[in-house]
Amino acid sequence: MKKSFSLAPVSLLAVAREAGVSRATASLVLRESPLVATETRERVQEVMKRLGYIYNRGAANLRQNRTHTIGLVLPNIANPFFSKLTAGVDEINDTNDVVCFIANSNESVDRQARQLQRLREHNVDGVIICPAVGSCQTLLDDLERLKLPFVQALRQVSSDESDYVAADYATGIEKAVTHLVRTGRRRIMFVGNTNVHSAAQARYEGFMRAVALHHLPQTLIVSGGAENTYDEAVFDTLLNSSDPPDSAICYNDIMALNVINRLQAHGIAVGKEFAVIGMDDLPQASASYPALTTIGTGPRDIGRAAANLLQARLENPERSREHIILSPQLIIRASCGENADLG
Amino acid sequence: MKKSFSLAPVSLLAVAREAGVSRATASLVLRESPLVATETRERVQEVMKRLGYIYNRGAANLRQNRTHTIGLVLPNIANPFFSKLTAGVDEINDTNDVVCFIANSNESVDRQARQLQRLREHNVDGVIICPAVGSCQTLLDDLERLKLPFVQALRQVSSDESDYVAADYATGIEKAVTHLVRTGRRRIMFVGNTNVHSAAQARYEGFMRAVALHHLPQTLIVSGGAENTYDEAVFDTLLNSSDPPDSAICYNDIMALNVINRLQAHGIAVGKEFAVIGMDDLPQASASYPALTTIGTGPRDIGRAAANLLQARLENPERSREHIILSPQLIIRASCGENADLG
DNA sequence: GCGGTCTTTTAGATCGATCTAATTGCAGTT
DNA sequence: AACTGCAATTAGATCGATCTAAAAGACCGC
Repeated sequence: MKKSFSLAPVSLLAVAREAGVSRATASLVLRESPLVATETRERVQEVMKRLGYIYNRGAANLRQNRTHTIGLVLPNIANPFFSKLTAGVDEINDTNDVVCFIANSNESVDRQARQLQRLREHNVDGVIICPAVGSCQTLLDDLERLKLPFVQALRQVSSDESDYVAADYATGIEKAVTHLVRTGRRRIMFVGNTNVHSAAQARYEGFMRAVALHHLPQTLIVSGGAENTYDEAVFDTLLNSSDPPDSAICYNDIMALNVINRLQAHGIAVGKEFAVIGMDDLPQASASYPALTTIGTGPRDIGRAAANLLQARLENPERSREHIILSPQLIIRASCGENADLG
Repeated sequence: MKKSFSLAPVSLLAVAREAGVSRATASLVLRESPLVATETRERVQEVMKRLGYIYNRGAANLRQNRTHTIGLVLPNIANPFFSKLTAGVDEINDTNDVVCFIANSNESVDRQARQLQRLREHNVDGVIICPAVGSCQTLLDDLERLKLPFVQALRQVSSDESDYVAADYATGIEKAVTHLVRTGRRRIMFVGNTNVHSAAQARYEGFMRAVALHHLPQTLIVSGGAENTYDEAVFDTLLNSSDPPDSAICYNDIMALNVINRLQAHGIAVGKEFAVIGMDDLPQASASYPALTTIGTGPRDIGRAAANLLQARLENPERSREHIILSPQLIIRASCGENADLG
């Protein structure tokens, strides 16, 4: 006993016919044009509701040149840091009536290129991208060729003239070193990557800046590898030397937690004999023991800023390029001896 | 004397003209139809490459009824658990040449409804949804009205006949209780939500099943609230009673870490006097001190399974509904006295 | 009744692909 | 020369909206 449901979805034409107006008028009603007489508008709206009309953006997109769609290309969407960024982007999108394609480059430039191509085919208005490790000028060329407006987030390929949002890693690291110095540390290590991408470079630069500022030893560097590993042989050698380090600044929280484990295996009391500071303020930083001092880089805010910046760019393609650099925040917890502050 | 650069992006028509064939033939080349002569195909492909042709799926979608697009609606995309699920979905999508809109319902049914409407307007082929707390039959009605094929993940609205992928929470909890009993625990608490949604219910049911199986006390329940809180007054009362609990199974890892903090504040040695088990195996579970025993629910696998199931449904709308229930895994760490196994 | 102004409505082209139903060309038969 | 069969190609309609340019209708003053 089925009711006479039309199998085909209701189009604007169907609405127009039912309401006794033309497609054009119905379209004007959709877009709330003041041209339409009140009486007509209400009649059409009533019909839309009654027939269960659903706006087909795909059709509209064909005619216009905006799809209200953006792409978000990240190196690792399973990483909580990036998912906070995603949440920030989504927040802004929701208020702008924009939806977001998510794509995982998995730190592979090939996959990244494929994802961009795919997004382009789906006619996204623009993309927010955190370039995969190994991205180079080719990425920018691709974006240019695809005529894709974009904002880089967190990392950037070359220091060229493009929109860019990130935390001020260098200053964050510098603040952290200064905090350690104030609490009496002098032999401070840097553990982690120094040049895989712009964000790594910035951290290293911040460290070296602080080293110069406070006249600290310059050789306490333990280089990092893929997947948050570091050179454990060098690490151990430094620890066993006659004048061992008394603290470490790590590339990120994951690495810092690994470092803490290794220190504990060496029988070193973290937070007293030895101070450790991470970066990112992941949830596991506060859950660890001892709780990890870290440099919070505000991924959610970065996401929000990137989404806003992309919208601004889309609204005015001629506006001048903008770099938004957010200040990170030092979050002091037990791993650097929170009570040892010497003023 | 302008060169014939078209500012407008290259369309299939432009390609066809340049190659001296019709739109139809060019279209056949695109879709690698065997109807086209080899010589023609190669010529057209060469022109596509030369002009930098980009396929416009939007236009194709208008004619066909698949967009190669799905929606993923989650209650909290910033949560690492859900972002692992997202990564699993993305993995499958990448191999299927499908892209994914991500939407955050933020545990709000209204926002969830708005997101679904928006996804529908963008003509997604289907959605994977983890219903927001408070979702009811209305959600299913909406999906029906929008004619959106869907797969529910992790939680389900009513135990109706729809595609569904989740972990077997009940069995997971039961396994955990059994492990505690084997290591000599008898007074086991359950801390957390018992009925906000199907996943909470399943956990509670698993607990009660184990309680019955091992003839354990039935009254050691501490109910949970929003945002991973729990009834601390009841918790303290139980701890201070004459016959206090000796272990706790918690709704999830976050709650378990909160519980551990509170136990430590009570001066209780977690992992010795008192065992704690969480659920989800978040990164912070292994980073905590003591490291948290937990029930791993494999979010990435759930994401993969959901994406595969949705594709199967789209390929054959008539196939019978399927429930995929994955087995969780007990990951034993220090918080439940890993060395105390009595066999 | 006629031109002018203003409001409201609409016909028809358009976006860029796909799909159907031919049509063309060519080889082989009769 | 006419016919059949097959491979390759194509004209034109179509999806569902938007946009332009023009038309229709109402109202006014003279």
